[in-house]
Amino acid sequence: MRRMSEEPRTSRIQRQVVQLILDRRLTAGAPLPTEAELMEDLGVSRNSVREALKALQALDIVEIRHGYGTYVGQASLTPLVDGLTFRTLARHDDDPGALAEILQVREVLEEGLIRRVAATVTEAELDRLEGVVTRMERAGGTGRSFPELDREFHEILYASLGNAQLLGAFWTVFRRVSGARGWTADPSPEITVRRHRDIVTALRARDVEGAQRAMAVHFRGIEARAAQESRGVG
Amino acid sequence: MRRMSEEPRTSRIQRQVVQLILDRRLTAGAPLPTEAELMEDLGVSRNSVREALKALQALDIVEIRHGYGTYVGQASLTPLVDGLTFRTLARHDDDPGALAEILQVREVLEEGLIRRVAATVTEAELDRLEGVVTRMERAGGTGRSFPELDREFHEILYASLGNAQLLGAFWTVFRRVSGARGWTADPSPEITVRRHRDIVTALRARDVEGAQRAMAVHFRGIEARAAQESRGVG
DNA sequence: TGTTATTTGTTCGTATGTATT
DNA sequence: GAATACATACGAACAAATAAC
Repeated sequence: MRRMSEEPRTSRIQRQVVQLILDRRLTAGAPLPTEAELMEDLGVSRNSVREALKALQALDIVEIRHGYGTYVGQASLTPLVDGLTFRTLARHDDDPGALAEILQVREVLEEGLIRRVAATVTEAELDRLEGVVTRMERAGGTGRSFPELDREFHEILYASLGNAQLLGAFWTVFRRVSGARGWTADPSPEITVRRHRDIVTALRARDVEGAQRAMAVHFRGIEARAAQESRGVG
Repeated sequence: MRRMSEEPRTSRIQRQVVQLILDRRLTAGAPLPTEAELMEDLGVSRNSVREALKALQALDIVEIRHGYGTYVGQASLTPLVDGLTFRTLARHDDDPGALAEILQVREVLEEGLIRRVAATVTEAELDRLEGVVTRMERAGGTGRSFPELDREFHEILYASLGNAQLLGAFWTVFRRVSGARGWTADPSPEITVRRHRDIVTALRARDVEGAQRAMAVHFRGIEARAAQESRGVG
């Protein structure tokens, strides 16, 4: 008699490789056994090993370098960004709710976290934020580097909390989806600059409520723009 | 002369399959071309097709059914859970900050979203929440189904906002990591039941501030427990 | 500089397991 | 049960990239 529905070989190999990383306490960048070694150690063919490694590479759990070797990956949030972007895009254009959900998460996260930031932000960080706003002002009409500066602002803001990467991931998803639909989130450069400056001003005054309110206002602007676009009003 | 650093074949195939799904507006569960068809259409070998499909399967963008066919995946948040769990676990046990970050995100999200829930929650939903709390009370000491009930509570709470899946993902990551380190987040069954009942009571009274405060108190308890455990105090 | 060894990338052929009809 | 269509898995070979000598 034969067992039915055994675990697929590729899945098993995936688990074994992950367990190997955890057991040996390997950190990002550490070398992994070569494909040939994994074949021998796990008693499977090269194709099975490769399929498992490809799957883990997609999750950024391993990193494969052609002609060099396989290494522990950075476990970055790239798969999260790719997955959420596809998920949002695949819900079709007639569903504006999908994009609104991403924005809602960003909004709630940033409005909540800025209260903690206000309590711990240093003068040096405030100066860096001020610098970004100034560069925004200079960039002005040339929309080229504007989104990058916006991202930089939000990254500096939450760097001290350790959650900056996660915030950045949601930022990227929102931008990619809106970009794929042919529009950008900024209402107008002048207003966007002003909103960001208001946030820095409130933070400098250690005004927790004011900072949260300024962030809320900033997001109201983005929301309005998104609602406008999703109605097909170019 | 030869072009240097062309895009790896597997990556190209991945993009092409994703584009195919988007272009044809295929939804979850729709059948994809068979491996043989993809080989022909894209002009590559079976192994390359399989490696690309395995990578997309890891992202839940496609679903492969042995002996049956390949289908568009659910684009669920499973990869997010796997990735974040590995990411948190791989930062080693001596770094309590990694787990604290996950908890911080949950806390900020739930405390922010419950304000919106309070404004829109229906009587029927409140009754369902009440029912979960009652079942918690009955489960009492038997810690068996307790975590499941907790999860169910939080899922019902945010179901109307459409972000329940994302919240559930963070819930699962937190639980898996704490589980892998041999402890559970509940301070004591009685207190946990009480905290949840307080939330329902505040919601029923349409008390936005009270609901947020009750949620905050709930998370303070979890935080305290996590801090205790990460110090090695069993 | 160029040569060589190592490692991953890609392909083919073949056999086997699985689900549907 | 049989036939068919499909995914799963193995082995061998050659191509391409990288590092080190």
